[in-house]
Amino acid sequence: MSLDWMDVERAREDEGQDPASLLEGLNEPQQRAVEHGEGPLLILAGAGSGKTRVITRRIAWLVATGRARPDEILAITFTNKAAREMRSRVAAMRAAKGMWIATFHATCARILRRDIELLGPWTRDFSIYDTADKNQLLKTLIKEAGWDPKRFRPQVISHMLGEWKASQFDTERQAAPDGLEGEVFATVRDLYEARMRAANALDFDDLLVRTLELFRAQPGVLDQYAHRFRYVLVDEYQDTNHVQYLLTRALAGWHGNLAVCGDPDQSIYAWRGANVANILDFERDFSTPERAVAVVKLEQNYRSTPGILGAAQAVIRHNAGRKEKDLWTEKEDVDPVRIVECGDEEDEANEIAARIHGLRQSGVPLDEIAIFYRVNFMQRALERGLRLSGVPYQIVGGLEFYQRREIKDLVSYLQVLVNPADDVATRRIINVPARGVGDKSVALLEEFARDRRISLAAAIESEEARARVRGVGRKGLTGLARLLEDLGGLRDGPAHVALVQILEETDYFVHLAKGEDAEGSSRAENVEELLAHAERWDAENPEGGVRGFLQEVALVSDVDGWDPDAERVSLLTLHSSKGLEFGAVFLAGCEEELLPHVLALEEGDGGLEEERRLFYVGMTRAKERLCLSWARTRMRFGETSWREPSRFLSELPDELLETDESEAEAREADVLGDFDGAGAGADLSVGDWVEHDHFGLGQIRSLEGSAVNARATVQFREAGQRILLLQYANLKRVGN
DNA sequence: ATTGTTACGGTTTTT
DNA sequence: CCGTAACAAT
Repeated sequence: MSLDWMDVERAREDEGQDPASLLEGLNEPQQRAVEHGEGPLLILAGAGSGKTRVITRRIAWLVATGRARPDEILAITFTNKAAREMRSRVAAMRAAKGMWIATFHATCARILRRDIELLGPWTRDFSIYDTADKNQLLKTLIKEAGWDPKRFRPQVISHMLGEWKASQFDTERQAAPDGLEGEVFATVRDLYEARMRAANALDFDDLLVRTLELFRAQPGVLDQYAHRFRYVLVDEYQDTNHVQYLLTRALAGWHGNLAVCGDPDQSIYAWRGANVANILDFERDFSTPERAVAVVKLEQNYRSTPGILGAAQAVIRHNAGRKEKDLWTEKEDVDPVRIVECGDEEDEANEIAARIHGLRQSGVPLDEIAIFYRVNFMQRALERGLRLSGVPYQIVGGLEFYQRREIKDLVSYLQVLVNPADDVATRRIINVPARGVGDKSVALLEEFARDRRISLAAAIESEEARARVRGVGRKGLTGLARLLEDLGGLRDGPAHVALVQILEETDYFVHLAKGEDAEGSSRAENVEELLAHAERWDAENPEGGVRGFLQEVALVSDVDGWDPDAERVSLLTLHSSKGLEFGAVFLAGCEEELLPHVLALEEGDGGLEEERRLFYVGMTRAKERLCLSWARTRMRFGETSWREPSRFLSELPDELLETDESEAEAREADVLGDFDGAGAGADLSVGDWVEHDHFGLGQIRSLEGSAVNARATVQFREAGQRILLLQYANLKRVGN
């Protein structure tokens, strides 16, 4: 992130109480967006067009002109990262007090914490289940219903559940499958719903859907919010789904001052239900007879060089049925867009590392460099390459902190304190650290709990239930019951106090030390980190307490582990690159079936176009330099396969490109030298058809090396492409 | 009940 | 290849 620019921005925004100053340095359409008064507003913001700047300035402007108090503004972002960023920018303008700036999920959680009790069995202390919790629960329910979780997979059912929930608010949507699958689904779904109610828990989908239900069942609650939020802003509107659309419409329904912001070309979440039509139809949808939607197009790009921008535009133009945008920039080219062909993933990683060294030499700071990839498994090879060449790096997103076992265990303790009905959390901690309570004991307790219709935690606290358990288990359970009782008083206090107590009373570090392997110490470090988080949370949110901390933990998966200013290269997926920018971007794995991804291709043109948008998003993150790489072979699941360059590469205009061979490749080629036709296979040439004893018939694609190193790349009809050493291959020419 | 072993299956992206 | 989950052994 460019420091110089940010500092200037901050300084200017600091004196931002004067409305006129908030328009300084903005172009004409940007000013129009900031100064828009009442009524619906659509901001079509091309990549790098200063969108975040416009939104934050607009918020400050609304406050500075007295159109709204900060607490009358609701700003919804797509990710927590974006919410954090926006909050800090708005705070820098001293306009943030009482403002709601959050994701849809966090906004809904906040609303439900207040009023969910009007909706039914839940209490304000409800737990939020993440995807893993949900799948785990579904799995046990599938088993309970007498089916095999391998045949009816939890993830599939989970996906169907989401569809089904959304369908209740969308008449056009198919509710559920039929046949045996439908039957299984219906049964498991009912069990799941009942269990979630009993456990006082909500999953991610529930947060949104139950809020809508609440609004529907209690119009008075909706009115409170709709009246309160004089101005509503939604960022990344192209990525909203139908339920989010309904929430937006409801919340902005009273004042009608809804501003949405987005770019149809950057819609990359259709696969999880996002609906681009929301933004495409916004103008028609939100215009009323009295007031038309104001539309502002931001087309000046402040980020990228013309070469990068032009290349990105050329690619996105291959998508059918989009509205052409005239993105333009005043910047000057620094370096052509580069395409690098590599031998394999290792070669690719080394190549990128080498180029990063070069960039560093020419004065590009590491925090201005990023490597993007389509799928997480590519992270490993890249990391190794960077480590070997001594390039410091940090991973953005990725392996989630709160998914780690030791963290989930401790969080579960907190969860049980706050919400004793949460059986999933209780099960997690019942024998952690080991206290002699095995599956059999748990089953006994669960049966007891089911008979009395009480929670598992309540069963643990019942002496009668514990008496049914024999042996060490009983003692362990008594200890646990006492522990929970001791901890009970901490549920209303600060989070870190409760955590410290849990750690002490369970001898948690001793427990970690027992499983001492290579992970042992890093586990302890993670726990320390959790503790530090809790302490910071308590300091920043004196009223937050354990409950607030749990909510934060449930919805913030990525922790702000990422420091945009650290002297490190950033590694991230294309999806998490959205909204960021870097001086130099490496986009690895530009290969068919990877980008575009094979699963997306199976979905047809829609899938392909979304992949193209993803590629476009990645390209447009780059300010000055962009390097697209692909490898001829890549290892996956322990198997090496041959790759083809991505079709997107061929959609780039030649005149903007520079095609490089990877250095490692070049070195290898030097060693091998040209094919000299001496020795075995002297009579072969490229294009010949040959026969191999084992692989059968194939055609020669290339020849290189000499004497014993002479080798051929052959495309076999059955066996695919192979590299063969001619000295051993015994190829027979059969024609050309 | 805990530990160690093997089999298995999965890897698009995130709240 | 990797980590997790079901399984067997003590």
